[in-house]
Amino acid sequence: MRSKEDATFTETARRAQIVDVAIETIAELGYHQASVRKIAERVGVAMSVVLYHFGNKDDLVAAIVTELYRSLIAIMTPDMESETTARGKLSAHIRAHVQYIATHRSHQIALMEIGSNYRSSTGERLHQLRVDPSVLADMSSLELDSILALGVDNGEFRSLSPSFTATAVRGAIGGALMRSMADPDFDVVAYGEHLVTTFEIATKHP
Amino acid sequence: MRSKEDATFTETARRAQIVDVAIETIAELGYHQASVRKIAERVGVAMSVVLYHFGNKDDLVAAIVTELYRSLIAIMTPDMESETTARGKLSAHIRAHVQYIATHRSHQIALMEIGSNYRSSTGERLHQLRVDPSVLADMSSLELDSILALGVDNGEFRSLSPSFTATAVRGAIGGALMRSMADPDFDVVAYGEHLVTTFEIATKHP
Amino acid sequence: MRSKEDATFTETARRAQIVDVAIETIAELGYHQASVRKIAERVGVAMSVVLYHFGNKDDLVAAIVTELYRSLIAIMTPDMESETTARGKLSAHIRAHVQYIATHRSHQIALMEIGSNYRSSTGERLHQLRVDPSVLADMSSLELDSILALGVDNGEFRSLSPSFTATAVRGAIGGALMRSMADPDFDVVAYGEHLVTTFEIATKHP
Amino acid sequence: MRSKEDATFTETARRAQIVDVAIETIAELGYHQASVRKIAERVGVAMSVVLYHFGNKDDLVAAIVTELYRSLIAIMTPDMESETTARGKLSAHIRAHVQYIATHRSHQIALMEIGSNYRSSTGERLHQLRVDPSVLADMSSLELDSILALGVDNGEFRSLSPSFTATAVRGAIGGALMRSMADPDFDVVAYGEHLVTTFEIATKHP
DNA sequence: AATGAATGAGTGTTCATTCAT
DNA sequence: AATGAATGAACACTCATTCAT
Repeated sequence: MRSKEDATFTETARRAQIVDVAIETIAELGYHQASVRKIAERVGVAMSVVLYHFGNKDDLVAAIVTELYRSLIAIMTPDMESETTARGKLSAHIRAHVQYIATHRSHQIALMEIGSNYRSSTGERLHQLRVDPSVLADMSSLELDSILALGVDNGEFRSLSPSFTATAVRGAIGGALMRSMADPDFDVVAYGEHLVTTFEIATKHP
Repeated sequence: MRSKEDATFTETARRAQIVDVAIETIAELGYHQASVRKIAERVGVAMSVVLYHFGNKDDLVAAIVTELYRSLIAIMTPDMESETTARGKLSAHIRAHVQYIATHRSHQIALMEIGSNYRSSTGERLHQLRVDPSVLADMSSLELDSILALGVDNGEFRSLSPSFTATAVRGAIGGALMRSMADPDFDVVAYGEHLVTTFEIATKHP
Repeated sequence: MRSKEDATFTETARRAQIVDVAIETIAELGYHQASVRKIAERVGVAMSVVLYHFGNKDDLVAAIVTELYRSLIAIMTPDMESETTARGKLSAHIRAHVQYIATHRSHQIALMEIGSNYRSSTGERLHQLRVDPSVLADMSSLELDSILALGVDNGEFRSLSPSFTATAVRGAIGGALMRSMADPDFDVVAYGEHLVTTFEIATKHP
Repeated sequence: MRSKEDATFTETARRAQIVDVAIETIAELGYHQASVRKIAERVGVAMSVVLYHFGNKDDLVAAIVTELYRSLIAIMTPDMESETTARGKLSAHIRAHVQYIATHRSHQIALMEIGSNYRSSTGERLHQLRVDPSVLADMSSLELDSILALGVDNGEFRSLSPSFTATAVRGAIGGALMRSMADPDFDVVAYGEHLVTTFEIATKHP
């Protein structure tokens, strides 16, 4: 029994280690330059070890994305849940996500790299990736659409399209990453505050 | 004389054809799946023909980006120049770019793919690409930073950071592309109008 | 333990096999015709196997040159070291090298081919090749310059330029290879004896 | 008539120009790096022009070798013919060839490059190259074998193998080129005088 | 649990040659 | 006499995957 538990523990630790290194590698080199071999080299094991633990590259990527979502949820959920109003949740969302970009740069870059580059061996994209469903469920609690819809319904916000506004907010947050990649001195957190102000004004009743 | 012009014409036409097909291919398959060989196949010529006309892949990509910029400028510049106020230019910029996304989807996707994936053989990114300098100069006239700075200076806008706001606008516009890629029914133009309204409000004096 | 040694053994044996075949191939076809693919075909494996074991062609060539030097040293060093006088060492050098040409024709031809044709991917020549330094050190013990300088100093030889004479001896030895390549019936060993006589006379006091 | 002669003149001049440039290119870049395209670029014409004038690469190389031989003959023949004794001719041969190396470095290097690298499309080497037969005949007058045989016969030289000695002399001369390529400061002419002395002594009666 | 060995498909690139003009 | 366009073969190299151990 012990040996089995040990094995599982070892297995889990190895997988976690590989996933972490893979995230760093993807963030640093880009998705396509981060080959299984290079990831394995950075871990310090043979390439076949990585494939032994994950079966194939698609499943490794799925594990990476799961971890990426998990860490994003861990950062954002507490901040958002502590707010009760739609306006408060919107501001918290922006601040928390920007905070994540500031503190988890590699994670955010890796997520973007996979999001824009991943195609499975059969051509499918990130969306079709077999990510842990429970993590996926938690991700939906971060969604802006329902928060914005709520704010419109209860009169906190002016009449606006929740779907369009959510897209705008997400895009503007994404801009922080793009900008900070091109310009390392870009102050992501200050930008976040600017965004909060911008959307506070933009959602106000006229 | 005629034969020389003919030769030049043939050359120009082939290059244009290859660039067009390459843009479609990159948009459809993604930057890394769009190999020189696959592009050549779609054109209906041997791979070496593509390299005969462009020398190497880096130069092909440079030609593609030049064309991408050129088409973006052709769409956006007239609309923006017809406006005289900063506010008018900002709205025109958003509307024109969104229009471009709606009508030149492949172009916009290809530009995004290259922007996030291109690394030259020596490791450089899109920024270092040898794009036609005159095109690059025209591109700068589309820049938002100076428009926003002007609007703040002349009192059209409230006091705000031009740099941050420009990043937010660009990001929000980029959101249109992301969203429409995931959801083909997404109404890009309506989203553009929503964005115009959003930033009109957000830039108003309190 | 055994399995690990086996693995190392397999690896070592494959590398040695590939190097041997590569030497034969270069000697037969010439450096530029001896592509990685052709070498692999002669070994009976896929081209990627060769690159798996050596990383890239430059490193394969380095391994080949190391082996070439190693075999040259193995043949020449004992004969030269058993001689005590400068004159004896000079004659031994000529005889040993000519012997090497006679018995290791492919090796000598391959060495010449690489020497005159190799340019690394960054343009460097044989000299810059990363050959095992210990082998390189042993090679220097075969140098003629110091032997000739010694003979002049201790009065064994007439007054002559050691550097010029070394160049002449090396060139004359090289002639054996050239000649035997054009004329397979050329008696290399007899030529060696002729050379020994020639330089014995030429170095004598008047 | 005039136009035809003009044409022939133009043709001849073009061929000569291409051959000259090809020699420089081969000397500088090495045989395999000196592609038809690169040679044409240096001439300032299209690649197809080179092939138009020579048919294919093999015939271009034949023309180059012919020119190389021709220039070697032009330098060496007068000096050798002005000598009447075998000893005089031997010394003149060495001096003249070394002089050629000193003054026609590119030519000598190109000759060596082609000699050691050329293989026709059917695998043949320099020897099988279709060089102008009259030039080939003139080349034979530079041959050392007959000079040495004569010197032995008429008692000028000690009893020695003309064939072996010729190989040794040729090899020693070739050493000058090798050495001067590795070490640009090498004094080729002084080395030639050293060689003359060496072989004067070596061929003397005991 | 881990690994070394091997592989085939795919990448961009260079090259000599052909051909219509 | 000269050329631009096109081509197929060959090149070194990277990659994810399989498999026996």
